[in-house]
Amino acid sequence: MNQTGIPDIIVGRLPKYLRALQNMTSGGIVKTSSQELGNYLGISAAQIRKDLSQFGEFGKQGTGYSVPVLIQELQRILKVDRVWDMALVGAGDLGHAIARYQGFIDCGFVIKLVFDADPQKIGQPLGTFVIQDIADLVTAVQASNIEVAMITVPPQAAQSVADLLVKAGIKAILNYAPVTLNVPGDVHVQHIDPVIHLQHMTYYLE
Amino acid sequence: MNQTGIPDIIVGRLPKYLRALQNMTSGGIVKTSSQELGNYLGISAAQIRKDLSQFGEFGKQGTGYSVPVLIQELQRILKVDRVWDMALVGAGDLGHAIARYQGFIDCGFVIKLVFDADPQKIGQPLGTFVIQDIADLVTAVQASNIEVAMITVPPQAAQSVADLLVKAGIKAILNYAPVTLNVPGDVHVQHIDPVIHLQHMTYYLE
DNA sequence: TAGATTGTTAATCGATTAACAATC
DNA sequence: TAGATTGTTAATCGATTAACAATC
Repeated sequence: MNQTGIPDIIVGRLPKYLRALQNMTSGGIVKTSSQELGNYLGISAAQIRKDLSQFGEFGKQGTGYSVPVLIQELQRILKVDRVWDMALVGAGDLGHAIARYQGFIDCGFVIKLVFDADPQKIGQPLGTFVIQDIADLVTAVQASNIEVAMITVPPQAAQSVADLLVKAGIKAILNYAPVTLNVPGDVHVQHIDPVIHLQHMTYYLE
Repeated sequence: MNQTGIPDIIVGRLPKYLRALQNMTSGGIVKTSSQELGNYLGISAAQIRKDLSQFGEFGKQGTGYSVPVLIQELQRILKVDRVWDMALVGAGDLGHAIARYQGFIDCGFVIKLVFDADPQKIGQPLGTFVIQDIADLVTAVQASNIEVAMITVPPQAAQSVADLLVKAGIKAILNYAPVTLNVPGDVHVQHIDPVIHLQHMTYYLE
């Protein structure tokens, strides 16, 4: 799963560095330091330097890092110096919101296919897409060479959708359904569940 | 921030245990073991036992854990044996999807107020809510004694919304905007950003 | 130059795992 | 009882931090 030997916990921080640097760019900042970046992210400067040093030497003693250079390097490392096509499965409220979200493209992602099982929805437009029958998922995804998918179906349907996606050759799944997915070892899964985050915080309240 | 001395990384796993147990209940399972639960979540049995042992002795040697008992204990520990009122700020596509989401209430949360800054949206219905003017946020949130909020506004507006929420006495923020929020130390922030998860996975692809 | 900041090493800190006595 | 599984301890493993020589 981890071909390069870089700890996954470090890989997981790189997208956060990238986002912070892109936010800095929007603010017109072109130079930064591990100190400044760490301050912004609530992470120690030493950790940022150590993380980056796993991949190369991107800074200069005395002056720090060039923001555009570091952005470029991180995009290359994370393989988002290209655009990844994605399939979206589940055209409910959340699926609609995600299909219309404008924030993917500048980060290396674009939705290409949208599926649902509901006959009422199949054939309907969703933004610039036409909702396709989930029965055609395997064929359509295979034909498009898509490797990344998002699941926004009800929890009971999520595992069977995951099975279809795996069959279609998908290698990365972002799962919005509140269930643990069972997939082969070569398929990556990440999970988004607002309730998990809310319950994490309520522990500390009162 | 961590009053009880329990490591935050352990607290963060408890909601996952709770969700897994609730999924088991839906499947009619009433007994489980650290082995089975760990298997389901991809976590070691030893870690689950160690985590739980921080809070008490909830199992029985030889037989494992009662699912409903463990659910109850976790709900108590996470303080979701009650219902937390929430404010939602941002009535765009994502805000709409979240406002309509049915998965909060059984997990200890209910949206009570929805705000937006757009005059076109203020006064409009959103599900069972009426979208309120963000100018009234501080007064309305204070009057309702709400401590938990979700931010689903565009990135440029997120920090100023966070400032308003802090002013209104909010102590926990779930932030969907792709920016780092600056808040006082007694305010908890959790962040949801699909791009971060996608970029984490693309590192391993190809 | 003097000041600042990197990349890296060694030391510290904390989290995970293995193992097992206790006991249901 | 015999088998299974807990709660917990000690050992291992890995991640973070502190410190500093190198150098821009």
